[in-house]
Amino acid sequence: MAKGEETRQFIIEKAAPIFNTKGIAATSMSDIMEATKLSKGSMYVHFENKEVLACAAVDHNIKMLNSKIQNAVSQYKTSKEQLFAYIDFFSDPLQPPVYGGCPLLNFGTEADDTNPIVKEKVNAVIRSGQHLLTGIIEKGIANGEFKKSFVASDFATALFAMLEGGHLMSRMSGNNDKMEVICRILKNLIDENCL
Amino acid sequence: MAKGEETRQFIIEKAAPIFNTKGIAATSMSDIMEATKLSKGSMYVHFENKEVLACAAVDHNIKMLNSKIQNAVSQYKTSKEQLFAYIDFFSDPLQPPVYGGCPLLNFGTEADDTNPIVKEKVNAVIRSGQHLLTGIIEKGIANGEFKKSFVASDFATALFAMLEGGHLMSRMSGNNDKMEVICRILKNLIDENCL
DNA sequence: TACAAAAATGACTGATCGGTCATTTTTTTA
DNA sequence: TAAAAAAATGACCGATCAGTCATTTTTGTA
Repeated sequence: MAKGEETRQFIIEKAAPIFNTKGIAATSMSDIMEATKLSKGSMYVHFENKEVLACAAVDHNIKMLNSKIQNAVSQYKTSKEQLFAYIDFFSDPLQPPVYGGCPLLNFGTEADDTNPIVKEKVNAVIRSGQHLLTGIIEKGIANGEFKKSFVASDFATALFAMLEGGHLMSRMSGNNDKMEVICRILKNLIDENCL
Repeated sequence: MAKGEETRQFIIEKAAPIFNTKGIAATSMSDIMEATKLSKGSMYVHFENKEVLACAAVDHNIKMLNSKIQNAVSQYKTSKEQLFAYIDFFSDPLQPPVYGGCPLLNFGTEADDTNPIVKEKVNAVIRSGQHLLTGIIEKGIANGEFKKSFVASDFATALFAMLEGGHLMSRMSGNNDKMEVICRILKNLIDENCL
């Protein structure tokens, strides 16, 4: 990797958790300068402006999340195990897989009325997540793991929504009680659809 | 109402939707001055600083949400009808009861790592919402509307989480498809617990 | 190793931020 | 209605914002 690209990646990695915790609007270039110990001029060698850097940081946070999910799920073979792994992956919002909490929730709510580009990034990831979950369930139905009455897309929607909502609840309360309830309910629903 | 209090309320009402859409950090006092057509000095007659105004705006958004929920739910007698009314109340995230979308989601995610005061406000509202829902369900069990196996607090948690998660999904996609799925699932779950 | 290209620096700019305050205007009250 | 109190004004302040650029340093290459 050329020096330039190396520095660019370094900046993104340092910037990503800051944007995910403080939000895009509340994060200043000075924050990134301090975290990277780089000068202001150097930042603008690698990024046209703050918006471009913020987008790169959003992408990085999402990429981190996606690759960790993929890794967690792919360790299992059966559809039920994979769904459980997906649930367990999100089960501790106070020690989230990505620093600062779920980037879909963080960037999604901030971008909602203000940043259509970031909003569409979040939307695309939600769609791909739904596709992943639906695929796992449909595979399980074909395998004979799940009942044919298990509606894949419906459950994928419910599962994702509950995990995101539970994430918010537990982050606000500062404990995992609500998230544990939700994970248990989701696993029960899956068990009920097992043959 | 004295002139001072009148103006204070006027500012809050104009500021509330701006804070709820743009976020606290991204909203400037100039934004509020423009919306109210008041001078900067006048703002600071009624609010010590931006943080105090932001908190008042958060409170106002939450109060609006709460009173509208109470109104929607209280129009019905049976527990099932009340739960359905609660669900229907949140069923259209693109035309939300409070301008800018759910203030719990908006302010909660922004405040998470940065503003413990606002975070606790959101947490308190979530708790009171859980209390309301749990009460409705327990009343329904006592009435003989619901099965005794209906776990009130668990369902209250699942319902709230799904609605918040569905809210995010529909706001991101720009259509209500996911929210409709979630409302249907929740109503089915309630029906399954009816006697 | 010499030279060209890329990267890094930090002082600088103009705009905007939150916040202050002397002054004027409006409202309240005696 | 006149005096006192409260509210409203807008110019002003220092700090910080995103972004620029001439200069220096480092890197890659011939």
